[in-house]
Amino acid sequence: MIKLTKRTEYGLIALMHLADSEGRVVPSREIGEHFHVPQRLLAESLKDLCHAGLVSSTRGATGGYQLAREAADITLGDVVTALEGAPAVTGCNDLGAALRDGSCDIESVCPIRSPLERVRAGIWALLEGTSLRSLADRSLSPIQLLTTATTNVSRAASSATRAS
Amino acid sequence: MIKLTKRTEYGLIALMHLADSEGRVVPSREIGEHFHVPQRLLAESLKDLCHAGLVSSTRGATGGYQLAREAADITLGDVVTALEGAPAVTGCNDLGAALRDGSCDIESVCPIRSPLERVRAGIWALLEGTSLRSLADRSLSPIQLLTTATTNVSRAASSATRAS
DNA sequence: CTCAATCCGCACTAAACTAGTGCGCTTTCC
DNA sequence: GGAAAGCGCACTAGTTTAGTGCGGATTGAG
Repeated sequence: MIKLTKRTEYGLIALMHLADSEGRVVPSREIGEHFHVPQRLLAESLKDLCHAGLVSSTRGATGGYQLAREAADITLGDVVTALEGAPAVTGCNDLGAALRDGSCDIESVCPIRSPLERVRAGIWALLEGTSLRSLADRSLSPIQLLTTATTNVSRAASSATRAS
Repeated sequence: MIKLTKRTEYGLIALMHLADSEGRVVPSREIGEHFHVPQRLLAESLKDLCHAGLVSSTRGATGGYQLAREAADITLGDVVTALEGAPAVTGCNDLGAALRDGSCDIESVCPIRSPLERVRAGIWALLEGTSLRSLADRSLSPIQLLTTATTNVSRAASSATRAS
């Protein structure tokens, strides 16, 4: 399914909010209350984002979170990777388990593995090419978003291919 | 998760095989044996593909399946829709439950709904713009695939937007 | 006309994943 | 010292997914 988990949704909501609160330390409770999102689950997401280095945390009474990088430098790909792990399109195509084989006994005859890997790379390129900033830019149409992402990625093509 | 189900994988494998067997009626068993895929599950996929009108079936002893349309006219979007139902990126964004509200109580304040809808449309455009034929074309790089899909979709932009 | 191969359709089990929560600990400001 | 915040583990319940069981309907071959 082409669907993000709640964790990721909440994480994105949080990130968008943090991006709008540049420079300020924002407690997770504020985000949860503002957007009517389950506090605890949101905290889970923020914790993971913190581990991934996308946000930094401050402990203590006046603590909270803030972006660890600029909004333009945080991509959807980063967020998804942090909250769902590196993505695959097919079960055998996560390049981890796959190439180590054993998991995919179709291997040599599989007619979709290689093609789908390209599709995966394409979707991934889209996510990698979409930053929080461009996500917030309401003026972009879906197609423009695609095009922009494509452009961004072409520029950093090797990175996108490597990412997986 | 950005991942297709086994049903979809198997369906794609079957479709690729059918595309390679143009004009011939292929029994599902042949596909299952050739690619070492669970017969019954494969049959499920083919049944769904048949319902969706992507393949046509012939019953009886020498029965089987064949493509109902040309390989160039069957897109990944068609396949995914047939086997997983119309896709969403967020839970609230499936446009069915969402706009009928009740399910998404964040609504007005939600900072990601509209942006993610655009991402969904982007991914969807990619799938809609990728046909079995172009999938089989090994010469295309991921980026070229993206670009090709973008081009295809720009041409039929309204369709892609409507699809959801 | 019988048999075997095929598609058809419903319904079921088991495993995996997801959403959400419980509970207690640590850190830091007031 | 206490309140507010983050940290971390582990658990429950619900949903989704993979895969199978079983019997029926069609149709070509012998």
